[in-house]
Amino acid sequence: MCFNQLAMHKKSEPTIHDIARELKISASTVSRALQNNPRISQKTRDKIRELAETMGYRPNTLASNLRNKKSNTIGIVVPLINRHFFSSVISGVEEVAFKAGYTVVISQSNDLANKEIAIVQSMFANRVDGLIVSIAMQSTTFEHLKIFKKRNIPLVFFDRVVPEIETDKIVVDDYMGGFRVTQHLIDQGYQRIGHMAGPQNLMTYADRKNGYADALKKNGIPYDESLVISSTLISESGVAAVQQMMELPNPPDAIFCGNDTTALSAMIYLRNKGIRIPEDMGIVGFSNEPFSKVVSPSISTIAQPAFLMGQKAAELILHQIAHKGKSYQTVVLPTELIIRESSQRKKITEKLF
Amino acid sequence: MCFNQLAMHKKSEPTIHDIARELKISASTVSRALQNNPRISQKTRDKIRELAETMGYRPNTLASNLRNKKSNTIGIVVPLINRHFFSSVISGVEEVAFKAGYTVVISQSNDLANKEIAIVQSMFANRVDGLIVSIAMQSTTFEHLKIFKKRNIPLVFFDRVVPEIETDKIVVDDYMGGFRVTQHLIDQGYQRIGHMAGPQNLMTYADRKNGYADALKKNGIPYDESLVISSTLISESGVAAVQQMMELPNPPDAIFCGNDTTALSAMIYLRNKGIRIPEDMGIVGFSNEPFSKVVSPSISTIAQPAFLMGQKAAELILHQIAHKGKSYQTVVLPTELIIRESSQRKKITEKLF
DNA sequence: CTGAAAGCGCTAACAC
DNA sequence: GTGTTAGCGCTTTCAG
Repeated sequence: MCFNQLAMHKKSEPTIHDIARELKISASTVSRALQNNPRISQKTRDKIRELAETMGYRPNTLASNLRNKKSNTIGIVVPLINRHFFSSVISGVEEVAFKAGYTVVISQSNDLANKEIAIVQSMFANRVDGLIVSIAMQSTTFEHLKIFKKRNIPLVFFDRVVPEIETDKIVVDDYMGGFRVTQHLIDQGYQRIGHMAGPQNLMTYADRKNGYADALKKNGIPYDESLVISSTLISESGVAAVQQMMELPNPPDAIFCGNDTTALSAMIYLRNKGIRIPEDMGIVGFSNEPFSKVVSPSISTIAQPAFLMGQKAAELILHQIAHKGKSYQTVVLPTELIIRESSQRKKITEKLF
Repeated sequence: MCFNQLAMHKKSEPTIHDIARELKISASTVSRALQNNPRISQKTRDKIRELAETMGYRPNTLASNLRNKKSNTIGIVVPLINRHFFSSVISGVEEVAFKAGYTVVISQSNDLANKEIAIVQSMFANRVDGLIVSIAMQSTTFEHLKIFKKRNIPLVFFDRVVPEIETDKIVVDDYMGGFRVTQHLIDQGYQRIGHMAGPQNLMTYADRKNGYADALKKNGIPYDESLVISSTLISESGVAAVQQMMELPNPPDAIFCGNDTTALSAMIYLRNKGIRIPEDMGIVGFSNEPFSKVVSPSISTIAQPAFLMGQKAAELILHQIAHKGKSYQTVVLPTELIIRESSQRKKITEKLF
């Protein structure tokens, strides 16, 4: 029993009190010294730091956070960690946050509304100093996020935002992306352009479609309902959509796909059917997934600055934390049209090595 | 001033004391009720829950954690979040951890020793209940990790492990991976097989090379130093290595590349030189990156069960947390050889759609 | 320049 | 079944 206690005692972390006792000074002095408070003489500061070092002292952030009512933590909620776009954003957030002394906690919603709610509540209970969110495809109600606003806790949306919540948002210019893809296809001489759209409850996908529609209009091409198919944009939906389009009495000669995944699956399907790309059919994707550059034919696409987006999101949240302001901005990051083989009937420009 | 204070007060979070005061009971009763402690009568429990709800009460995990000396947080340190293998592992960890009521905090070392040290210390200060780590390429000293062992804080290594630290480890069978790749190339009739190796201070890469060497030996093929080039395995090193190999008086007719990235860059380089794959040169990668399946020719590779690895790592750390045991295991997950076009001189089997 | 004391919000012996 | 009390480890007035 006594043995055990001795052992326990030996193992438990040293605190500022332990080092205070050792030095026969008060805990507050130790606390101040460790924070390099100039009110403590250099001599005592050195003495304290040295002993802290040899005792293997580590400040207990938990206690400090409780006292300061600040967790030094920022939460990030994404649909899927394991997706290049999102992991890049996370990477960007982490970089900026770490430099500012913040810890990043992550969770994934798996695009499920219920999990998103659970996560967000857990983040709230954990007293994150700010939350960065890209909402789940499935989410239609946002009470769980509104409480952050109510409690005045910094909140930033990226990519998939909630229009009805007034806060900082950071998106890419999906509309212009869609517009430029379509214009590009028209410029390349394609006449009948289909679109695989994403879920239209999400702004990003709706904007891409609007860009597409407006580009058609601007060029005097009628918008044809039968050429626009909405789905969740997984591989299989790409195949299904292209199948459906090809069965039309008047099939398309180009398709603007809502993402690179469907662009690829459509392309493979078409290739197996003996349809040549880009000669018989132009294909453009969206997102610039790593694979789109290296497949054959390489896929034209829209690049989104994911890492930058993460950095910006982190900066915005840090700003909100620092200023608790009432004025919010929506940052629109530019997209870049990357023209590759899949939509270019003329000569290829990009060279890999 | 007074106004401000009033406002502050209004905004500050309700605590169990607020609930207690309102109900004219004690804080401990509230605490117990909220934990569904059966010692509290159902009636009071209901009353308390109800008021908590209407007051918008959220438990302050920080305070609870401090009191319980437990953060309910597990840390994960990876070289780069933004890499398919690692983000898949994280995804697996997150899934298991979340179900068990744990929060996951992540950081990336960018393969830099110094950042890794800083991160790990910060995780320690944040009192993570356990740490899951894949060490940075650059790391050569491990004192920052040993302190977790010293303080008896659960620690699990995955993929890139530290042999000298005794704890749970979870790796893929890199040796067998290397062996089977090489055997496969030999079976396909390749005679002179080169190897782009990774940094040999990392077990994973050393094992891959050993598997390669042993497969050669088993087949009576002499090991040729000039055919083995070590690098950090980024795209550029792939190009450099293949260049160097092709300048040899007796160049290889197949290359086992340390990862898919170098396999791809080598392939593109060779293709530009007019060398046909797999006819003139067989190529195999490692890791089964998403792109390796969809490039042309598709790349034969070794699949590592990343998501599973993350799940296992989380399970191991939860086990350590629960049992603080002294016996550790090294879990070796099987790898799978995926034969695709780049190494198969005969007929292709895998079909995409 | 240093110390004493109070308290962040929650929990858990220990009482009754 | 419920209340009292004493902290978890740190910060920060306020005193001196």
